[in-house]
Amino acid sequence: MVSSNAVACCSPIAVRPMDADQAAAVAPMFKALGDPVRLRLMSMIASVAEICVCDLTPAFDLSGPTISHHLKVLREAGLVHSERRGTWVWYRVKPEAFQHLGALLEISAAPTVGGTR
Amino acid sequence: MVSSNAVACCSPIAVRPMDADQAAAVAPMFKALGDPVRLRLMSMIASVAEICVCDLTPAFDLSGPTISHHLKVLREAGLVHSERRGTWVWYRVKPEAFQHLGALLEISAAPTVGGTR
DNA sequence: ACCCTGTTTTGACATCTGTCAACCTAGAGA
DNA sequence: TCTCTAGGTTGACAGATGTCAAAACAGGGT
Repeated sequence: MVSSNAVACCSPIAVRPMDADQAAAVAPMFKALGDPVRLRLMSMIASVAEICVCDLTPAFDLSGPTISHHLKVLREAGLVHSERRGTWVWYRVKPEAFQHLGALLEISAAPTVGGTR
Repeated sequence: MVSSNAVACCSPIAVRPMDADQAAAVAPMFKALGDPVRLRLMSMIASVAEICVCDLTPAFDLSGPTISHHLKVLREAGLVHSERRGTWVWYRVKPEAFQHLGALLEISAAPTVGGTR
């Protein structure tokens, strides 16, 4: 997973079309960010070094289990890491995953649109 | 939608948590990229200046209507633009949208994660 | 040992999503 | 006008997803 950094930096989405395997590997990350609740959770987690679930839950009009479910989706997508310390559970972003996604997107703005054909 | 560029450049996901409205506006774009077929379609479109549906469809083991459906999702998410010219329909990425998403993600890798705690 | 609080898991349910077959629409050409 | 081809739309259906209530699990404190 760490070595995927190299892939991200050299074959972004816009330089060469992704094959089915690449797409299948990356899509779940985008999918995880494709829900407004999870996107907000993600940004709350990313905006600090780490954050307790007890600080995340009250920000939403949703039940605890629902928040827990969304956090699990983010976890399983490899976007965040969780760690229990005593009573509370703390969440932190996994920067590699973020970098990976960012690298896929940022380049695609560069090539000229009207140029080729 | 064009002015959202300014938002993206100055308040990325990691600097300040997104509010519910922002998240609701951006999530559909990530959601659109959250399917392997659409992600591949997107990268095929992004890898050239523009591309005909007739060149996209044969790359998948899927029916025409299904490809058409996925293209519609990408279109409605504001990620691509389509234009009919004679018999064929041509697709092109909307770079603003891509830039927007890229800006949200790329910054979050910058702040040190181990630094604060 | 017991209870209390924070978090996750399980089960259930309504809604959304991906897919196809069948049909419809838009242009090009005869 | 008629026909052919490229794409899109509609309807239907299986499977995935978001949500909650209820139960289970993990630690801390009494």
